[in-house]
Amino acid sequence: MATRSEQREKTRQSILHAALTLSTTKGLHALSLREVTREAGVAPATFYRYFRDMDELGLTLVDQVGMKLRHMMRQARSRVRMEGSMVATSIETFMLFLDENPELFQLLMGDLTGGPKAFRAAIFEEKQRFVDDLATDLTSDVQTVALPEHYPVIAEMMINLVFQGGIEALHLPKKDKKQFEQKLALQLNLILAGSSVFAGKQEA
Amino acid sequence: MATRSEQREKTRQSILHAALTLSTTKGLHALSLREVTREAGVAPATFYRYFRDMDELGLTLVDQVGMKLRHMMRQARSRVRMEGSMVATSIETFMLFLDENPELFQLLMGDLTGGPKAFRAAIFEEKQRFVDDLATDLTSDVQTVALPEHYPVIAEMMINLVFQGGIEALHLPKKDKKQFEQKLALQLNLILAGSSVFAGKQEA
DNA sequence: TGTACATCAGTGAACGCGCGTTCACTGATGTAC
DNA sequence: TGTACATCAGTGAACGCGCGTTCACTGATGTAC
Repeated sequence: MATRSEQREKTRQSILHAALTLSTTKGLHALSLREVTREAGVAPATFYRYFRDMDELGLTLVDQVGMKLRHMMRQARSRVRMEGSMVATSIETFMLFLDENPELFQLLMGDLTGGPKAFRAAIFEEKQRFVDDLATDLTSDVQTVALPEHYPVIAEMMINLVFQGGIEALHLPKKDKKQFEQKLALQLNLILAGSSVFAGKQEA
Repeated sequence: MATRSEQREKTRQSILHAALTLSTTKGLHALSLREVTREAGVAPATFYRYFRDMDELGLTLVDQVGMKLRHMMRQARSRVRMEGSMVATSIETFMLFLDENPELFQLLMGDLTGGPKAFRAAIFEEKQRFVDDLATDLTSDVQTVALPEHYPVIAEMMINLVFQGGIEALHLPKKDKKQFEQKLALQLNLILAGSSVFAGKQEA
C-alpha cells in the first residue's frame, strides 16, 4: 500500500478544497494562510510542505478550475454538431455549470479585475483559452457566417459578455435566471446577426 | 475667514486622495486604514473624525469617481449631435479618460468582481447608470436603428464590453492602444449592425 | 480692542489580535538486511 | 518474519509585525462680552 503518498495527496487536496470553499465568500486574494489551514484541519506549518505561499496555491486553483470549465464547454460544443444551435447549447451548458459550481466560477472571476497582478494575468490567460476555443468552433460552425478575421473578435465579445453576465447571475434569485438566460441569448444572436451583415450576406 | 472648516475639508480631501492613489496598485479593498493615513500624513486616529470605517471611505470614492466619469461621457455624447458617429466619439472620449485618469477607472472596476459585497453592489449600480444613460442616448440617435425593447440590452452589451476592455487596456503598452481602440469600435459596430437586422432594416 | 471661555481638529500611546514564518520535534510509514 | 535504521508528513510553540480601535490630551481657532 502506498499509504504515505496517499495520505500526502489527501492532505494536499484538503488544503486546496478548503481554499476553494473559503474563496467563495471572500475572494481568493483575501484568504489568509491560517484561515485555510484551519478550515483544512491541519497546522499552519503544514501548509509549507505543499505550497511556497498563498500565491502558489491561488495559481494552482485558477489552473484547476479553468481546466474543468473548459472541459465542460468543449464537450457541450461537440454535442452541438448533432443537436441545436451553438448559442443555445453553449449558454445552457454554461448556466448548468454556474448552477452546479458557483464557487468555481466565482474563484475564476473574483480576481480578474482587482486581484494581485499575478492572479489577474493567470485568469486573463485562462479567459483567452476560452476565446481561442470558441473562435475555432465558430469558424467550423456552418450556421455562423462572418468574415474570417472577425471570428476572434466575435469570440472575445461572446466570452466577455457571458463571463461578465455570469458574475451578475451568481447573485440572482433562481426565478430571474431564465430571463437572464434569454437576455444573454439575445446578446449573442445580435452579434451573430451583425457579423453576417459584415460578411455581406445581408447587404452589398 | 472660515479657516477651521477650510482646514477640515483639506484634511478630508487628503485622506480621499491618499486612498485613491494607493488603490491603483492594490485595489480598494486591500487598503489598510493605517496605510491611508500614513500616505495622507495624518495620525491613524484622525481617520475617525471623517469616516466610520474603510467601507464608508470606499463607497464615497466609488460615488465620486462614477460621477466624474459619467459627467465626461455625457458631455462627449452631447457633442455627437454636431460631429461624427456615436461609437467613434464615445470610444474616443472613453480612451481619453482612461489615459488621463487610469487610477479612477481602476478604482471603479477593481472591486466589481471580487470585492466585498457592499462595494460590488455600489459599483454595479454605478455601471447601471452608465447603461441607462447610453440607452437613452441611443434611442434618440438617428443613426441607430433597433427594436425599442432592444435598446437597453444593446446599451448593456456596449458598456460591458467597453468596461471590460478598459481594464485590459490599462495594462497595455501605448503602441497597442490604437489597435485596441479599433477592435472596440468593430465590436460596437457589429452590435449596431445586428440590432438593425433585428429591426427589419436589412431583412424580412 | 482685550479677555475669558468653548469648541474641536488632530494626536500619541496603548491595547489585544490574527497574521506569516521558523524550527526543533514526534511518531508513523517505509526500507534494508 | 523480525530488527535496526531512514524518511518525512505533520506539529506546537514562539517570534516579530502591522493592523483597527480607544482614549485622554493639546493647542489653535472661534465666540461672547
